[in-house]
Amino acid sequence: MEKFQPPTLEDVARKAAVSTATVSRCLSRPGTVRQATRERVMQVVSELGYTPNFGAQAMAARRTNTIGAVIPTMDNAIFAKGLQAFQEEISSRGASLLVASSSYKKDLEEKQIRALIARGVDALLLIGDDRDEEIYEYLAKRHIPYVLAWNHRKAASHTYVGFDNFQAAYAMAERVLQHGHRRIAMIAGITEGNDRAFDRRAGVRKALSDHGIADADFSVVECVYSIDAAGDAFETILGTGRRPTAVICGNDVLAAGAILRAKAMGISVPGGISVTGFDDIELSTVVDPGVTTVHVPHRRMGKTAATVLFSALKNRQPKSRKLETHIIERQSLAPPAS
Amino acid sequence: MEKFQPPTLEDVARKAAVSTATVSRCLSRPGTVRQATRERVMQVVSELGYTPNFGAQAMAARRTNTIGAVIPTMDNAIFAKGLQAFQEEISSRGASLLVASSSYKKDLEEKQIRALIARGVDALLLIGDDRDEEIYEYLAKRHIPYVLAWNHRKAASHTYVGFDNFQAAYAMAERVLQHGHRRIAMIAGITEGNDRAFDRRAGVRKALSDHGIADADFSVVECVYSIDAAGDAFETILGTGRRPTAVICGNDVLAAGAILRAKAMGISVPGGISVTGFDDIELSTVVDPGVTTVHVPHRRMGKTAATVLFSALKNRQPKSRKLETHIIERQSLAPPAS
DNA sequence: TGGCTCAATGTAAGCGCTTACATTTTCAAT
DNA sequence: ATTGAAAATGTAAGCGCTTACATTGAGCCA
Repeated sequence: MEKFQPPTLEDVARKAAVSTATVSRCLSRPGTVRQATRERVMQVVSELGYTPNFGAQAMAARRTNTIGAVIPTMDNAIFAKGLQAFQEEISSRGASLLVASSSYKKDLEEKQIRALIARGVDALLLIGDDRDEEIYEYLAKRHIPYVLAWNHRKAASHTYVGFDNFQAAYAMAERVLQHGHRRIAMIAGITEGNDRAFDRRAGVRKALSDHGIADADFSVVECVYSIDAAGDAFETILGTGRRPTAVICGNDVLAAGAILRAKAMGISVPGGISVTGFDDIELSTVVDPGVTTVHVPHRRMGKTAATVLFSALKNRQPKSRKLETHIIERQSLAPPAS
Repeated sequence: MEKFQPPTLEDVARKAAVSTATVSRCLSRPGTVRQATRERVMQVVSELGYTPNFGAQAMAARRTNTIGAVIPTMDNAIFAKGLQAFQEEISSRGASLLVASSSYKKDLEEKQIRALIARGVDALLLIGDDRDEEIYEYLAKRHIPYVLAWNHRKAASHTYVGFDNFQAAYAMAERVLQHGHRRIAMIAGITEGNDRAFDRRAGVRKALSDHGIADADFSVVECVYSIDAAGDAFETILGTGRRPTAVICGNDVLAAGAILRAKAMGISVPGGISVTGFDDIELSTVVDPGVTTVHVPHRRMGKTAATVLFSALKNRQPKSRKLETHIIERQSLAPPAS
């Protein structure tokens, strides 16, 4: 059998006895075609199961009406949620979304960015700002508008739509101190290549030193965002020097891992040790005890990012938006046993 | 300022003083170009920040080397996991993945399928088989290979890569009966348009009737996959007629919701009531008590789906693959208080 | 040196669409 | 009927790439 060829505009035109221009118009601006003609054409379109070729369309029209996003992973609820809102906003404006994930790898991220641009996306959503300068230059050279989400730094050179991870982590550390803790550990995410994790760790560190906690009374372990890894990190911490009375975690997944392991080791939370999280995902309400954490407006962030991107597309100079976070107290943080 | 134009193959060719064919070859089969030429070309490519236009490429080469997937939502760990494995397998074979989500809406799913095909995907991954016949006809007409994942039914007309939801649910219900329960309720997912949810409910129903449980001793409530909704469903169940001693849930999220609400209502699990889940996602190990659930090999399913799709692309007749599941006992299921 | 082969490069024909512009049709007003 | 403007449709030039085929160049042998 001969290789199958999908029907083309021309096939439709021929069968409907009109020109390709008319068929094209039927599909994109039906109002400009007489009803009788239009009905005949649409009939043929559905008979043939015709679907326009996106590549050809994009090339001829010189725009795609699609926006790209590169996120570290689908496997973290925070991105899933924010992206969902982002996508809803995009769709409501008649555009579509192309998503790629980088697995937290810089080189993969760069590849994905290029791939999305090759596919013709009109604008980009990226997470955080920790990437090679070269990439920003490339984006500038191609005149692709972009926004950086999930973080907010003062740098005037980028458009951020996010929250201040440093400040939020600082606040959480102060809260822990207020509860009376003086020996504190942190399970942080991998900070290399991740400005959010980096800023969270920096915020905690700064808060503790501002409040006179000695270096010896603060230790940090980095680990990947998984329950098991966090459990192992928790054990590592307990096995080193004097036991801290509180463990500040870089996100809720890490906090859940710490709590689970603590319980498995027979240490009660918060009785034996306090634990805090970050992000306020559903998980933090599911573990027992509930995790005291930082609430982040993920959905609002996604929606706002879309708004900003669209205004950038309309040539308005995009400007950063800083969103506020706040601490949600649940049961995992309490004063240390005296 | 004049509208910016991305550099084209021709721009590169001109600047490097070669023909477009040579540039194209440099990029796709570097081996066929003399080293000196190649280096000069690559130099220009990076100077100009050139990235090939995907649409043009696809059109000229008449293939895209990309595979599409339409999943109900990113917001459920089971799809995130399976898709991750799917994507890894795809990448390792040098192709790429385009994902779209349908929010469990039939019409949206159809739209997404068409959009992916318009974008030129060579093959498709779809979830389950409950969709209009018309869509399958369209796929056939366009000669697009596809596999249906996350379920496995005997129908010879489709290629499935999944597990038997009916059978697994049947087994779980039997397990509940073995523990001595005789008054049972089910919190099921929305079965309309969702064959997995439908089969799970059917499996449970069949098992109970096979074992002589009266209709009056079995009730079902459907609800969306969210912790809160499941909690509400749980309350509804408790408020109706005689309290069941066990609640079989359509998935782990529902089970977590039920357990949380039970505890909030002062009912202990499994002391006061037993709860079971389905899927074996991380969540089921995080709640307290851990959820007795059906383990599903999500990653293997994703990987297998990719394998089957590739073999279909090579003209081999694809054949269904049935994966096995098994029950994981944790603490949420125990004999009823006598 | 002539002739031959093979490697390297160039030429140019599309791929399936959109759209500016040209042409034809329609229809109201005379 | 005739006329003219507006509406409907057609014509055809690209959009940026790949690739079959043609051309050129280089190296080798007799």
